[in-house]
Formats: sequence, structure tokens, C-alpha cells
Amino acid sequence: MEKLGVEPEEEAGRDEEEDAAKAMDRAEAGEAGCSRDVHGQVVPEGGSSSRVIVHVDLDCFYAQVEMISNPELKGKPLGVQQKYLVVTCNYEARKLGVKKLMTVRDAKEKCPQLVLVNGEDLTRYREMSYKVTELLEEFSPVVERLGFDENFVDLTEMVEKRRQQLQSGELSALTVWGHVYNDQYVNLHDILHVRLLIGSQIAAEMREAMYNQLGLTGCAGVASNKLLAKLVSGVFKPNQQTVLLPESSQVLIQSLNHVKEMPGIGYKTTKRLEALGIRSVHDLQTFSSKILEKELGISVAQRIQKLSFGEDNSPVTPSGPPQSFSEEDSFKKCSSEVEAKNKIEELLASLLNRVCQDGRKPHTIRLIIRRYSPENHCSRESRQCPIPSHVIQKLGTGNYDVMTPMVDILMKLFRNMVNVKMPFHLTLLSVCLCNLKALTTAKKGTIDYYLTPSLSTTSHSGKRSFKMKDTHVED
DNA sequence: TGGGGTTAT
DNA sequence: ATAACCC
Repeated sequence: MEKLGVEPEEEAGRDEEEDAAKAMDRAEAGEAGCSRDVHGQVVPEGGSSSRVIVHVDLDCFYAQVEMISNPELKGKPLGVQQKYLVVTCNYEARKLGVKKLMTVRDAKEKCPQLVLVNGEDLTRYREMSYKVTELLEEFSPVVERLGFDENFVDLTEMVEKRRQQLQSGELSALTVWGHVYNDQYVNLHDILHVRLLIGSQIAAEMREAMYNQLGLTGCAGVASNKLLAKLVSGVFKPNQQTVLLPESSQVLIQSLNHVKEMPGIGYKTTKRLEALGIRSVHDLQTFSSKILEKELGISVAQRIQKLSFGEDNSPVTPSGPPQSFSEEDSFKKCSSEVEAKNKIEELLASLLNRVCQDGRKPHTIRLIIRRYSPENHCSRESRQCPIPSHVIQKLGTGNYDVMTPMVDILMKLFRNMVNVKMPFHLTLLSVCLCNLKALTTAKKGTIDYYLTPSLSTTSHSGKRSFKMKDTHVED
């Protein structure tokens, strides 16, 4: 496949004397193995609680999946269309001026030869996405998904194992895989540098495995936390990888042009920060913590101000199987109950297939709508309720009709939200199955029995009102 | 703007 | 149930 060339290790001295001094401290500090912190996360022993995290980011994922499905598309400018948007496109199309989330009109105008495929059905993307996550889990089980095309892996433990396996003489032969951010000098006497280089080696192996086993290319970023790993993975863009050494962290975060480019600072927070006169990362770093806490709340304020320094202690949380399954459809107009029912039936039918394949059973069902409104478009409303236990039981068995009772429930939720006697105008319908539980054959007297709310005595008392606000629909 | 996901309040 | 975040 592609060459994962060894990038420059030579670099003129910046703060080399300071770096060397730090390195000596570290060399003495962390020699022993790993332990686990309060979250069960692996951290190296010796006081330096430094982790090695990789962020893996697939190149234009949907377009790659489409080109694998239909190899004739390879080499042509390709866009993946949902409704009237080109949600992603391959690099041939990008060279010709097509951007992500461009309207089909604009994209065709820019690039008349653009080939479009419909990507509204996410099934194949979802399946490939989980294959990637599973492949990464073979390296280390601690894998966190972010959307369909990104994964974080905590490599700390794997790296420490490999480092301790190093024979004498092998250390001096250690090389970096891919780019070193900021062309920083690599110091093999610095234990943090050594760990990150081993991380870059594992990242290269991961990308090689993704290509050989799944035919997918992507980027990787290796750094000491999720924020930095994610930021550095995007520095060299398609199909390359980059490692960030600690001394270049500030250069990386200062390279952001605006706080809105910081992962974790979204649309709303950006607007509120701008109202405070905060635009750059430096603005956020130097802004009064007290005032920021009063404006945004202590939780958000402290978190994002740490982010602005490149600090992020959030653990890589293993995603495991999905917490929910949902299907949605957007449209120009839905204004009758019959119309809504038909769409809901379509959504539910697909969901039942998915949940059946998963094996677990959803115990809650939710209906989400978006009402038409000229400006405030983003707001949604939802109603949810428990799925009756007799319906849950019939879920796996293809024998009984489970559609009818569930559509009935959904239409009650619908009428709870929408006054069907009045005119209405919806632009989106979505159905979500959540609160998934394994079908444990819990026997009396076992731990499982008492941990299964539907079985244990406390739930029979009907007081199981944790904090769920389910709307009551009569059967 | 699409068709998904997650966590916190 | 909603609001924020991520892709």
C-alpha cells in the first residue's frame, strides 16, 4: 500500500537545553510498569501520568465505502448525496472544488462531471464502521467511537509492554512512523518521546491492517490526550499520520484560528464566547476564569479553558455496542396523520431488522419530530414511553406481528405531541429504540436476577421511576 | 443542511 | 424532555 515514510528527525535546536533537562527527569521518573487510575484507565507508574492516545480518522468514509461497493467509481469525482446535500466526496471531487455539505446545486455547478450516489441508507456505512472499530479493538480493547469514521484508542498499556520488551541496542534504532508535528527533534533519552514513537509504530500497524483487511485508508494522530491526538491527526491529510511530542503542544493549539475549531467548543458556546470578546485560543487562555465560570457555568468554563491549554484528562471510554438505534427521514412537508403513519411504519420496519440482528432488546421507544418554522429550524420535540413487556418478548421471534402494537404506541406518542385536529407542518420524523438490555436468562437467586429491573421485586412495587419521564399511553 | 450518535442537566 | 456536543 502507501508508503509510511519515516519523516524528518533532524531539527535545529529550539529549547534544547531545557528539553534535555526535562528528559533527564523523566528518564529517572517512570521506569516501572503500568497501573490503573480511578477510572480504571491505564497510566504509567512513576508519577508522570502520561498516556499515549491515537485518533484514527478515515478518509471521506462514505465515499470510500461506495468505491469499494462499486469499483467503477474509483478515479472519478464522487459525491455522496443525502436529500439535496453532498455530505461527503472523494479527493478527486475535492480537487475540482466540491466541499463537504455543499448543496447538490452548487456542487454540480462547480463540477458538472460529479458522479452522485445516494447515501441516505446508512446500513453499509454502519457495518463497515463497526468492522473498523472491531479491528482496532484487537490491538487494545479500549476503543471509543466518535461518529462512524473516527476512533480513539488508548495505547498506554500496549506501548509500555513494547517498551519494556526492547532489547539493548533496539532503543537507538527506534524510528518514528509518519510525520513528527512541527518537525520537532526526537530525543531517544526522553521516555515520553520513546513512548510516543512506539505509539506511532502501532498507529502505522493499525492503518496497515485497515487497508489490508478492509481496504480502507485513513489518518492517525498520536499524542498524550484525546484533544491533541484529534487535532494532530488532521495535520497531514489524506492517508498520513502525525505524532505530537509534548514540547510542540502549544504550537499545535495556537495554530487554530478560532476557538470554534477546538473540539468540545460547539456552535452555542462559540456564540457565547464571541459575546465576551473571546475569539482566539489565546483569548480563551488569558480570559478571567471567574468571569468565564459565571457566564458559562463552572463545568463548561473549566473544561474549555483547560482545552485551550491543550489539557484534556477525559478518558478513552470504550464505546461497546450502541446505546440506541434510530432512523430518521426529513422532508419538505408532512401535514396529515396518515402520511405520518406511513413514514413511521417505514422507519420502524428498518429499526426492527436492526434490533433483531443486534440480539439485545430495547425497553424504550421514542418518537421525534421537527415542526416547520421559518428560522428556528434546529429544534426537535420528542415523546418516549416504555415498550410493554409482552411486545419486547415477541421481538426476536419473526412469528408474531410486532409492528402493529408498536405503530399504535408511536401514533399515540404522535398525537400527544401533535394536535391532529389542527393544521400542522412537520419536516422530520424519527424513531428511536433505546434502553437496550441483554436477554439474560436470569435465574432466581443469581446476581443477574436482582440486577434485572424487570425481574427484581423492587420493580414490581412500581416505584422504578429513576429519572425517566415516560409519557403514559394506554394500551 | 443529513442521518446518525453521545452525555449532561 | 431537552440541550449541548460529535461526525
